[in-house]
Amino acid sequence: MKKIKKYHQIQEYIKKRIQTQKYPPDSYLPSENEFCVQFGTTRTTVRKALDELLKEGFIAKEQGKGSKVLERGKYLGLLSVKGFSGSTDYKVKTRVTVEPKVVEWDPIIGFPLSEDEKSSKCVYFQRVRYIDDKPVVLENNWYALNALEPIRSEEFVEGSFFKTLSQEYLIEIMGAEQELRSVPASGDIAKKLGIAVGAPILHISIRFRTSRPHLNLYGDLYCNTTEYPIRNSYFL
Amino acid sequence: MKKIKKYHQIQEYIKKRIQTQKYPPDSYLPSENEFCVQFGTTRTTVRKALDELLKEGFIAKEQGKGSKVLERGKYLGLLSVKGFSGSTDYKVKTRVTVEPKVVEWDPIIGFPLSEDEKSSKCVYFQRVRYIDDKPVVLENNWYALNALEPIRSEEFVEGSFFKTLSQEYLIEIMGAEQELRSVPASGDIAKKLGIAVGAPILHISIRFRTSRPHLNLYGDLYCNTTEYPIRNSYFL
DNA sequence: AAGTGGTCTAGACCACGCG
DNA sequence: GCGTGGTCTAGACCACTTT
Repeated sequence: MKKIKKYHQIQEYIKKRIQTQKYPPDSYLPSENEFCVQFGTTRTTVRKALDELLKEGFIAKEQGKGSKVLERGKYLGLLSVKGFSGSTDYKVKTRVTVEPKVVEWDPIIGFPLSEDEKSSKCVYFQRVRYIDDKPVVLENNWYALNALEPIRSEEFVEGSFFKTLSQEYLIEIMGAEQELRSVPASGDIAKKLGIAVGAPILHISIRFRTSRPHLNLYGDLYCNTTEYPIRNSYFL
Repeated sequence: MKKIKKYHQIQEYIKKRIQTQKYPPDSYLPSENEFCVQFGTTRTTVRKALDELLKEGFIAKEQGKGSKVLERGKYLGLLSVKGFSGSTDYKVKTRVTVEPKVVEWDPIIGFPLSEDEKSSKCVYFQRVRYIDDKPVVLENNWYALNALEPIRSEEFVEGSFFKTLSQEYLIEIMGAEQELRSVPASGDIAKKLGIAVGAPILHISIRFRTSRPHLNLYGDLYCNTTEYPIRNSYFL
């Protein structure tokens, strides 16, 4: 028998409505007092729920105005290519170069797999990111088939895999671990990124942790950083 | 006339005692009820103060036991060389190769300087990080002379510049922005890191924001990632 | 002036860790 | 069993934004 925490119920209720766009980005949530009436509780408890959503990056609070729904992911402190998701100075495009398909795990993945994952096949897909019509990042992705079905790229919400996870599956990215290396471009990579063989490129291995138990997303990225460096900021 | 928030006073009081090691790392803080008596307030307020310190990474809470003082910096999600600050699998050493000295700003710094900073000279020093007696990272650092006096490297607390800032000056790192590039090693860098000229190395430009107004720390790092990749994790 | 979120009080009971 | 932190109630007053 598990104790249900009231603030957690409220938190999950609001989170679900944000994920399914019932509270769309940039709109304001109902006021704290309205939630108090709705859930038959006090402001302390409602505020605790909102504080959690604040920490998770779903909302921002504005004194005297209300709690505003954020587009999540923007404020995650993820590594991002300079200019990506920034102002429209750059034309950014993503092309799926290998459709999601079921394959065996690739030993190139830079993290040890769990027993759960090893016992399953995996879904693989590949994308290339363009800035100003030049290929800048080659990105391989994998996840365990027994944790999430294959999703066809035409079904990606606004072309984004992460947005699809959030809005269609209510799965959120909880964190990630990365390893960064500076390496010479192999012939294959060089061709796909349109650079010289042996040119220095940034290799990134990522493991994303998600809110769904046992579901990790693995990434293997190759970035041409000569014109567009990788950016990262983090604040307390 | 500014309103003084009680929880903020308590927060700063405890923070100062942690920074000056009156509450040393790994020890437990006085209980919430003891703080209530000490400051003549209620648990709600004391808990708010502790929650802030939790978010800033100064303490960890353990239900049923107490609030434990953490060694700050360890849990900041900063980029770190694999093995650095981890278990003692690796022998890690830092050598100051250029003593802190007052110089003009170097145009190599990857961020625009504020007017305040430009109007001042700056303090520069250089360090090399070794793992297993092999040089792995070459690190240049700058900060504005009008924001902080030069600190001689013999005075570094436990050889660490950041620990010195925290314990001697009560200055904390609040966040950072980075730009990462994969570049070929120049002759100078190659020699200092003991690698071939033109070998791919990871170049990182950093701006650290601190709790002291107008004080930023700038970094320009060159990392040989062939044996020891750079690691980074972040969690919500 | 009305409504919002921010701070604070003075309690209560619960869940966890340890002796 | 006792002390710790975790959750929750039912209020109050303040600071900020908008009408």
